[in-house]
Amino acid sequence: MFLSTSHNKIDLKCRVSIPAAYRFFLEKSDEQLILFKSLQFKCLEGTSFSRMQRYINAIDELDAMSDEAFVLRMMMADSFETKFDASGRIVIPETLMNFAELSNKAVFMGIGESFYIWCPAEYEKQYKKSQKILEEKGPPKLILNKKTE
Amino acid sequence: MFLSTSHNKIDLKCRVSIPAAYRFFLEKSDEQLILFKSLQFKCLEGTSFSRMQRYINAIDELDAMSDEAFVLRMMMADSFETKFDASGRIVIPETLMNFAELSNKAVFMGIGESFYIWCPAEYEKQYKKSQKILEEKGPPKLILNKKTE
DNA sequence: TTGACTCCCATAAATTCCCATGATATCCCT
DNA sequence: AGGGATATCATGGGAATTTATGGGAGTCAA
Repeated sequence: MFLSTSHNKIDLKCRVSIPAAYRFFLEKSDEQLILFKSLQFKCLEGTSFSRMQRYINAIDELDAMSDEAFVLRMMMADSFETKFDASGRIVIPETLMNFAELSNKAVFMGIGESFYIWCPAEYEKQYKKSQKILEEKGPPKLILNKKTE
Repeated sequence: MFLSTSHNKIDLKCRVSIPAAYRFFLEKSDEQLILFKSLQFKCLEGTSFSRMQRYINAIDELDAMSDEAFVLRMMMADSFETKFDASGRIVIPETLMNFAELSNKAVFMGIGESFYIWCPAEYEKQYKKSQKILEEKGPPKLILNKKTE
């Protein structure tokens, strides 16, 4: 499970340390790491190989000629299988660096089954947005209806 | 179950003892402890890993673009899996220390499936508030045998 | 040979582990 | 029931490990 947020540095070789907790999760479940462009945000998304597989399977369930299937296939094509070096770093491919407007700092944001990589400015923006929604709408119903079984 | 209240000290390394009763509950059910920012109050919330997992699963069932899913993902990002050391202490990450305005004292407040960690001042404030409501409105009517549909 | 990429080693800072102690609570024996 | 012995809890501090990060040597392809 990917949880927690951390701010790591990207060096001149586009290397960045994957937070140790994320690494353990991947290693423990013996999974490869997949990186791809987020479909919703200007950030990268990282996930396990097997979860990516589930996306792929989902495409097959769609109408093969639909726009949705088309977009999803494009996303697949832009995804990279990466592995970390001895000290736990990956190299972010140039296309992805550009897409997420990354330069020398990366914010890792764990959201359960996957995680996001943001440039700090964009992260701040999204974080503030979530705070604002929380203020205006209150906590999600899910939280309030805690099943106490 | 997490019950009862206790006041513990936070040391310079941001370590704090988890009340023994809470530890037993977690150990007995062989659960990891998750800490996160409360969505309702200026305090931290602690709960079991499997309970957090339920929230994560719930995200996949929501509309991925919805505000609810967005806020929940932020909550994940602000969650940390922690484990206690040989003497039953955890380390509170810096972001969480700041969020709950904790410095050198923590109030643990068990509320069943989870527990809160307050800074003493905020705890006092909320406690007084609850007493006032109780005075004005009288005790709440509880429905104990709720149908779980 | 040059540039891009991959290993490998070095290090400072942060984190975790380990042992020590005082206080409190629990037990047990008379 | 008293009182001492024993266990448990909360806390402090230092040693050892891990993490994140920088830089260089080796490798491969054009």
